Amino acid sequence: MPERTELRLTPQRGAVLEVLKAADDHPTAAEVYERVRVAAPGIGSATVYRALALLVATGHALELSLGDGTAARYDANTSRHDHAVCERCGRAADIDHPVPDGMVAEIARRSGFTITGYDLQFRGLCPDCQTTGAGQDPGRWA
Amino acid sequence: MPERTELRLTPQRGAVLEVLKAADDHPTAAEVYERVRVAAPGIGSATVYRALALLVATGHALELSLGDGTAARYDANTSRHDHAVCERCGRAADIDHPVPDGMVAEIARRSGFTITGYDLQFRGLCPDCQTTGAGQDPGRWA
DNA sequence: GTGATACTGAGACTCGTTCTCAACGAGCCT
DNA sequence: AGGCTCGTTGAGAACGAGTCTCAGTATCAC
Repeated sequence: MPERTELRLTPQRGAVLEVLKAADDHPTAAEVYERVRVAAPGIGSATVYRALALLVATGHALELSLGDGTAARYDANTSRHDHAVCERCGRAADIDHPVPDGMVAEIARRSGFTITGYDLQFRGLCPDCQTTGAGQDPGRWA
Repeated sequence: MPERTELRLTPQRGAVLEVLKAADDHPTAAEVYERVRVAAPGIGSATVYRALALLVATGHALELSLGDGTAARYDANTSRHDHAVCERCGRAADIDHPVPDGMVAEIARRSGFTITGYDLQFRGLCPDCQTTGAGQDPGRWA
């Protein structure tokens, strides 16, 4: 009873996985595409998107939506972890500090939801960006 | 950079704010646009996007990125709260259960980030979808 | 009224992503 | 070898969400 039809580990898919494993940042699909073209010139962006979707579906990668409307980012670290995202440069740092089980259970009880997972993302300034200060006032209603 | 000038509360912006206040769900910009057109026919989508961005910037609304690649959603409940998102119907329920300050401080210390906020989103099945088991309605929800 | 400027709607545009489609190729039969 | 099936590919069109541009309008201070 094959769960799905057979999948091939093609050179293109292998290259995408290699790029993701080698990345210590959290590249976007476009960045993965750029890097993969070194190892697999001629690869199409559609193939990269397909490979990334496949890696996510098979549990070999995590897809991060950093929630600021920018492109999705990918992470070869598939263990449970969260992220801190810099509001200035967009860099995402890994955070390994899970939400207490008790809190999840309490929220499930109060909301009536069956909780299957969560995404926790911190916003702020990364150490690099803290040194260069700036800010902006959105104004107020007349 | 030029100094910020005064903002006007125009009928269009008022209509957008009213729609948001009246919504008990978490409408997308497109849904807000649809509803606003009842009160303000002829309003353009660009105006709705601009008004929503302004409401978010001035603290009159919250923008939610549900992290699944779908459109951003808006919430007139501006007090600190999180969301539980149903994986089947897409509905988002409000969760009022803040992350402990100590945990935020610990993560700031470990990551080196200056944490200005966070987004916590639970995934799971809402009470309705738990009972109706085999739902596959990707469509709208009231 | 006049001038400055904030705001508007329409639509073109960008961006990230998915879809379509014809061609390719690995594996399996004869 | 030849033929077949079907997963995979690259190119580019298409899509949805959101932003930008621009000319016209509204509102304010004087």
